Amino acid sequence: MTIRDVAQAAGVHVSTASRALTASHLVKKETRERVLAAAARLGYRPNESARALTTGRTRNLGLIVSDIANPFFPPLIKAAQAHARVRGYQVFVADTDEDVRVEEELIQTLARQVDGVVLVSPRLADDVIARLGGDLPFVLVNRQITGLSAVLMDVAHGAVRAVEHLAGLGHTRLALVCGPRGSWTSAQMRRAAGQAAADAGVRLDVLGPNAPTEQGGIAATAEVLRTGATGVIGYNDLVAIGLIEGLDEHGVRVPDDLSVIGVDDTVAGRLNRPRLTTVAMPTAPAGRTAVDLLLQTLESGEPDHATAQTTLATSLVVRDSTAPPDQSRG
Amino acid sequence: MTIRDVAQAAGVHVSTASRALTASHLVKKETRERVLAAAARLGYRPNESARALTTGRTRNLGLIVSDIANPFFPPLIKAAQAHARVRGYQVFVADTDEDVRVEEELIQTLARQVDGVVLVSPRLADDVIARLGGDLPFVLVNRQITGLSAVLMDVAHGAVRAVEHLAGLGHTRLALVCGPRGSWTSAQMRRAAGQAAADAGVRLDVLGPNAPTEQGGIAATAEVLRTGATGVIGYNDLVAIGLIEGLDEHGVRVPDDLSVIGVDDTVAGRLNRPRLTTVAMPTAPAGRTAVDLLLQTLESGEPDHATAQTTLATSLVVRDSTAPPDQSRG
DNA sequence: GTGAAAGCGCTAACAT
DNA sequence: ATGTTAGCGCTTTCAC
Repeated sequence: MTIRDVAQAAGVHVSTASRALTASHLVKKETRERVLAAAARLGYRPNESARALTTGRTRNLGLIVSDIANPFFPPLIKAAQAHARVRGYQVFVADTDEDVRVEEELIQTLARQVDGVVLVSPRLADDVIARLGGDLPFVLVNRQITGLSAVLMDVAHGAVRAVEHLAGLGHTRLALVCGPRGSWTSAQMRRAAGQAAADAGVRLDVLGPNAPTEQGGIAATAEVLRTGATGVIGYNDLVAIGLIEGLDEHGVRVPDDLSVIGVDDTVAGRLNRPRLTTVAMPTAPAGRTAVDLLLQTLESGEPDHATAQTTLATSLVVRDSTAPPDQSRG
Repeated sequence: MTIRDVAQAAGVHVSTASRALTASHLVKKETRERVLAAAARLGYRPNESARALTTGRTRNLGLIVSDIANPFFPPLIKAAQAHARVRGYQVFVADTDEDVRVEEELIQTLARQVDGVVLVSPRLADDVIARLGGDLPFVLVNRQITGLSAVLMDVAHGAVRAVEHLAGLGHTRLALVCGPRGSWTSAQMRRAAGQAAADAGVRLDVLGPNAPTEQGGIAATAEVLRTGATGVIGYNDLVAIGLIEGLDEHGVRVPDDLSVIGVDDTVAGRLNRPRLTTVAMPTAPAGRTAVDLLLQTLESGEPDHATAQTTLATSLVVRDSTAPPDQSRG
């Protein structure tokens, strides 16, 4: 079932059929309709490989994430993939498992099969990305590299709101449990939270780096307790949940003895007991926006100099893991 | 950077370069090494579109799931994708959003760009799948259709273990909250749990169908209470968690007043409080096995008659949502 | 507005 | 064991 069959059925030449199919208005309306009808009747589907070979465009996108199983990603993947599909693109989803070597190899392989890639990976070194970005349109998520487009989430503002929330409840000694070294999100939080704490006149101890997982949170518990903080902000929901678990083992109750805030607003946080107060990250919108930016770059035809940055708002979702400090303890 | 350049650099003809690259032993060892060296030096990556056009094989796989954001899927996706990549395949991940129309259209589109698809979708009608399966190698997960390969999880055994666990604890009136109509998993559970209940001499009320979500669980709560059951098995972790939530609103405590068991063993269940007793589904192994089955079918060259079924074991993970029945209530 | 023909990069007969 | 050639299905000049 090739374009040949369609052309024959419609009584036109292949090239005419091709034109009719590729939305060219270079073909008389009546002819186009005849071709389209024939294609529909025969159930014709273009061979994307052949199309890619001539045009040099695959209509495929790559989406590279560090860990599909981290609940931060599924909504982003889901949204990106749905958005791309509506626009006629399929997406390869690849998981680097936080392994930088895998990642670089992966990008190289993918490079020939996609028109662009959305990269949500905190670990790969800037210069590697920059080099790779020379060959292929990239859109970064939650990461900034000069010359590359990016979708950013305003986690700085989220961190400020988190500090303000805790300070407003009466906490005067806070702790921030940072994420992995080199994480843009972590750096943003650190800076913004530090400033907000200074503004509010409360103390903030910055702890880390830590693994962005429940284990990371558990591991950080002892250190948090050592600071004497009564309010703590975790790098993400998983870390916050780990913290709550770790605290529980030390007999410290949340939120009665200590308040905990996460970041991301994942299912995990919603299901946790106590339900987690968290900075909601717009993961689904970020997925859509990243795809938009990428397609915009691709379709503008000027891949090299069409750098765009979009920042998406975050918001604080107050649930049950935060409360005023226990007066009896201070 | 084409195979031409590589051939030229190695001082051989294109076809020789091609042979050397495609692992043919049809080329003298020394020549092959020269070609490989040249390819490596030039950073050559084959154009997969061109390759696909000539061979008719894309080295792409499709993975169609009903909802990426359902915590059941990410581990399966992650495993499938990693496994495929090691074997030289990329995977398109597509989410049907539980929409049958989307799904069929999607498969049609994907059909031309992949060598086979792994389908994890409870909803699409058997005959549609069977028709589609005629054109393209399919591997089903948790679903059986004559003539198609499948990876099954032994949820029947899991259901038996769940019933036995509750009966062993002393419960005599159980309820099973089923999943969506037409779900293979749900049917398996229903049959096996019914048998196990009869064997154990306990009563089992079967409820449903229900949405496979937290909401579905919440919605089923009243009906569960009406049965007078003291032990209930949910279709999956999400439903079980919804049940616990719904029960909490009715002032019924888990596990003190009522025991709840889920199915899947997702993060959600692990993070829930009380931590959920659940039937662990081997999602990651299933992803790998599905890919293996698919590649096996592809590489055996006999796509039509190479039907294989693999059943993976499940196990009961006992945590905090189950306990002996409250003696004061019966 | 439509037909003719070239060619994208690669593999697979077919030669030798 | 290697070179030669045709052609996969499609788009895109180039003619007319």
